[in-house]
Amino acid sequence: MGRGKIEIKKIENLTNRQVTFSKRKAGLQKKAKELSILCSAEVALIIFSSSGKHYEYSSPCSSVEQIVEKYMNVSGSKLGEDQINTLIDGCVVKGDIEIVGLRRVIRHLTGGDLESLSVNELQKLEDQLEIVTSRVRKKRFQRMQEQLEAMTQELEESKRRLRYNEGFTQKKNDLYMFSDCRRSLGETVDDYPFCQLEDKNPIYVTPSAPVFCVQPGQPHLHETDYRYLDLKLGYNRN
Amino acid sequence: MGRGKIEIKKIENLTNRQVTFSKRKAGLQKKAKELSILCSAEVALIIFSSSGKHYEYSSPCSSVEQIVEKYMNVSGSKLGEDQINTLIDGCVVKGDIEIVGLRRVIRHLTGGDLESLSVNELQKLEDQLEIVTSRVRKKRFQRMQEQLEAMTQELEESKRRLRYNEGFTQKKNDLYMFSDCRRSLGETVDDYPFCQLEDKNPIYVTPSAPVFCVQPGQPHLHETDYRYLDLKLGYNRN
DNA sequence: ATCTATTCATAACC
DNA sequence: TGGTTATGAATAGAT
Repeated sequence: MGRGKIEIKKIENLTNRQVTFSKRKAGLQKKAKELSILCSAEVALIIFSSSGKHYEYSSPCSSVEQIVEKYMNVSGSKLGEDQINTLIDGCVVKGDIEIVGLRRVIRHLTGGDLESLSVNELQKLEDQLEIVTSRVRKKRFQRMQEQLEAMTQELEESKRRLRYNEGFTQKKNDLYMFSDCRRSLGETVDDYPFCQLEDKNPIYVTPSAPVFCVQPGQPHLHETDYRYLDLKLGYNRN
Repeated sequence: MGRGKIEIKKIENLTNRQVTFSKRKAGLQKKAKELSILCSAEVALIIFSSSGKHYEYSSPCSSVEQIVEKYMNVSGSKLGEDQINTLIDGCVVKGDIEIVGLRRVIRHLTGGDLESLSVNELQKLEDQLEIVTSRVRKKRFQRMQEQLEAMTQELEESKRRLRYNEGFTQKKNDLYMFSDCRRSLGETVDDYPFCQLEDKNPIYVTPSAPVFCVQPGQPHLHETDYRYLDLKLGYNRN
């Protein structure tokens, strides 16, 4: 139905698929609803899109869970009451956590029905919760640790810059003092020195001689590390 | 669609309803199948007819149970998707557990993706888990307490019985010794004593005199409490 | 079950 | 997304 007949096979075009999914999902839910009303049937419909989102329909007066529960009981494989038993004995471990059981257990918790559990079951549940809690706790500490490290680095970087700036200012002062000294010794010093960072444009304080080059104090730094930059004093011979 | 438009409400005529149920059920299953194929969706469909028979559909490559399980995991608990989304920010508290948060948390746990949580979220999660754990723990202790009390009662009951039995045996021995004493003092003692519990048939050791009645040592016991039963010695005057 | 007039769902297009 | 329309599908009622 539609502007042309389509073959029932996977729609490759993503956009088309999404559009068709939305429309047909709505249609399916509508049909499910109609069936349940017209025929007093209980209908549960669960849909997962290919992107993983889930949708549901259940006939009025019952939840998907209720219908599923009923279905499971009737069809033999019980998910209902025995969930816990299955869980507690089944123990599918994913990582160090018994995921499936935990999930079921929590379903019970949220339902508030601890009543149905025995002492042993309760203890197992408690143990699992402790494991989860500790996992969460670890993750939190780990996350905080990461943040702390990141902040430490930032802080150090900022300190470095600060130190360089201070050092640079100091050196510049030294240069001026040097010129002043020469002047006070009777030399004719008509120019102020300039500073030059290696591989960077010179920072002119005043043009021409004498020349002072800023060079790394240590040779093999990958990045500019202002802590190790040092000012070398010298004369511009030009 | 059909020879006339029909109103979507319960079909009262049983035959019509059954026919319509069959047809629409088939239609629904077909649509479900088409959706799953066209859009690579996972679909589970459970239908109970008004007469209680159940039918199902599940997309190829998965069973209804698998899809249900997945759905349960994702949806977490007893609320529908819409409800979850509605509640997810609203934080509705049920009892002392923050249900929504917990559900969300469980989604994270079961998905194993703690990565996406912030430090604050992790901490909240941890807190909630602690609450749940403590609730479970309390329930376990409570259950144990109950068992303990029950066992204590049983034990006491059994002790009582034991004590009575021992006491009874002792008294009986005393009676025999009493007879033996009389005999050794030259009296003619041709009969052995019998014991009688109040309101019970006498326990004959030998018929006739002397008579020793067992009476409660304390007057107002509601139930027969063997600890307080005592044997009174005396002569049967008959 | 099968048929068919009719209504409905929806594919393609905006 | 959301609306429109031509078309094929689903199905109500009859057989």
